[in-house]
Amino acid sequence: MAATLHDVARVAGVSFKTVSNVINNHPHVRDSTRAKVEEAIAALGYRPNLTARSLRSGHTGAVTLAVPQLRLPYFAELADAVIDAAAKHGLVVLIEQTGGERERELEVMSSPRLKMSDGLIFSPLGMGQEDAELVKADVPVVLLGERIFSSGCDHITMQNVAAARAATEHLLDLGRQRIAVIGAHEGEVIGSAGLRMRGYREALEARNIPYDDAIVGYMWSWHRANGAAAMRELLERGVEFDAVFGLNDTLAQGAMRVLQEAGYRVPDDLAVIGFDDLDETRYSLPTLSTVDPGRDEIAETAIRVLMERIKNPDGGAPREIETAFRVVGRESTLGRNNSGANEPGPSDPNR
Amino acid sequence: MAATLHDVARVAGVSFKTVSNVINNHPHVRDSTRAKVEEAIAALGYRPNLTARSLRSGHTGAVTLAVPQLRLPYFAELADAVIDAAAKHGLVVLIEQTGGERERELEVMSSPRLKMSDGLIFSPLGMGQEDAELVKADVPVVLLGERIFSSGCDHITMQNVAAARAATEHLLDLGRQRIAVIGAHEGEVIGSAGLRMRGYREALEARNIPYDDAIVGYMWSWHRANGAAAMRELLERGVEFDAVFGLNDTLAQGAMRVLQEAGYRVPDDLAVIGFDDLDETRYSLPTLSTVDPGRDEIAETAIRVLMERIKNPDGGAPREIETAFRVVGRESTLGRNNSGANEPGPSDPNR
DNA sequence: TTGAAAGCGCTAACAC
DNA sequence: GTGTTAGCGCTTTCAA
Repeated sequence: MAATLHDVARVAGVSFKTVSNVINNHPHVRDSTRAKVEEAIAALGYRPNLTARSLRSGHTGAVTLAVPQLRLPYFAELADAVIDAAAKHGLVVLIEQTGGERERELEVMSSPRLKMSDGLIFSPLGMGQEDAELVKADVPVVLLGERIFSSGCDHITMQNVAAARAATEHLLDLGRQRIAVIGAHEGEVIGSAGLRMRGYREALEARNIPYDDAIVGYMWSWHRANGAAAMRELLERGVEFDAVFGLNDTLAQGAMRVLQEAGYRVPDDLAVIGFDDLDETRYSLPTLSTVDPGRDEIAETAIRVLMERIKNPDGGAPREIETAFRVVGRESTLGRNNSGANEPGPSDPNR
Repeated sequence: MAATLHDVARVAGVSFKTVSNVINNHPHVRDSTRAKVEEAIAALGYRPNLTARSLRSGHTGAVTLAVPQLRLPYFAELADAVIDAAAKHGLVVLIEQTGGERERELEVMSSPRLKMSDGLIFSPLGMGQEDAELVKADVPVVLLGERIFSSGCDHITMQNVAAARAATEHLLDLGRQRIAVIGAHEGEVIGSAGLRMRGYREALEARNIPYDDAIVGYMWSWHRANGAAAMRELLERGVEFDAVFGLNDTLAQGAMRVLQEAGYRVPDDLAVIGFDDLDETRYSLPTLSTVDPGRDEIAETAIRVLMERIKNPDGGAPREIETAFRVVGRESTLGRNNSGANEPGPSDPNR
């Protein structure tokens, strides 16, 4: 069995409270005593029992991150960033997968397991605005994404409208006039698709280019295969366009694949831009232009806000925070020579 | 403050032990008592404090998964599978990222945080065979991958040699004779690269095809960019080959990109196969043939073995388990028409 | 500067 | 069937 404070105290010949003081860096410990205790700690290989500490102190040093699925690259990269941000503050991250299903999302918030952590970073997909009041748990919650606003929790979002507008303007600036969209959701107003569509329309309006529903590919779900299918359908309908805005990178890549199979050159015949700045967009052929919606900032902000809220649960009104974005021009809009082909990539260990 | 057992007991008018019995489904509780208690639980919104339960029972219901980085698709998919497998057994998963750095890998095993979980599933990358004796922690460890063998821990691996041999045979069966390799590690014998190279060589030997080091692309790290660079170098050297085996999918995709940029048709001019069966291989152009090394089985086996070891730490000698693999033929070897283009994909929620 | 004692919320002997 | 009691290992008053 592992050594306890008492064992250390016995070996060091002091009371176990003194050992506790040493461990917690209390100021009033004589140096000689401290040395004795540290020697005993080393000798016994003592490690504090975090469970006991948690019970006593009321916090665990862990946060829960709930996402749909890690195999979706966006969430994998988000989780990566959250774990790193948490580690900087000495927190560990417990990950729950909801599959994007409303039931499981609700379950995460009400599960007793949540109390193994001090707070929840919650990225719902199945729940919607109508569930805003159900976003609460026994621990502070920081909400991510565009499914739910005004939930009463702190909320971090991308600037979906402005970023989508900027992506559209990137294409317009390159002289493209007929920009097809892949991934719209019928009738959606908020939500990632709805907001990004609004940005798209704003960009058109600002340049007096009419909106044409005929070059908008609708779908129920941003599944990879749907991007390809929608692109294929637009081609078959014979509508004309000179660029494609995929409402996320995965859709854009699916669309790009279809265009290339059909014999179009990207970007010469058709320019393509995505949204998310997934790692893999740097490695497609051609590399995919996209929008970096500020994922690292989302992660860092989420951790920071959550920690503040944990420390001070009644610390003022819920915050609504939007992160900075950035259009990333690559080969799929700029062509082989003008793109930032040598931009630094993320570090990539050996596997 | 949240309700405790005592609060429930008071409201229900019973002793708090009775409440405990109800919660833990002890058999000897009168139905009427049980009903009263359950009513009180509902009324107070009581949720058991898992921290206290952990302290008392000595286990937490969590396991730690340590991987290099979640933004590497292989590890994202592994983590996804591990979380799902753990959830089936009511366990939650705490994820640590090591960056593939030896120091941080060692730190994960000695960190007191590890004791917030009951066991560790450990996928090292920086540590090597020489560190075999350092693989130990305060909790049971299940080791993953090919960096370290005979560590004294349970160990789950792919059949790297056999799977790589099968991938090579897939190309040979299609009539390819000069198979280039991308991703070899100079002098490595064990480790993913070394073992897969052995499988490659075994396949050649079995057909009396001479091994030719001139068509092997060496690199220090399986970084995405390195696959492309190695491919480019082979092309520039002017050596002849009719197929490429990327020792993982990422390398294969990088190589494929370079081949296409250089004007080769895949698979007509050059067939390409990878290793790992990442989701994204289904969506590249052309779709990438690869080997499914049994990732889901790895995850499920790791959880099962770990649970057994947690329950019974002295339960016999450490196990060495190899998972089943499967060659997945797609367009990059079979061409557009013969490939399993409509194989079912993983589910993919709306984002 | 150090020690004694209480108790975080729960489980598990054991008595009744 | 139900209640009493004693800790799990730690932090935190408070007293010495």
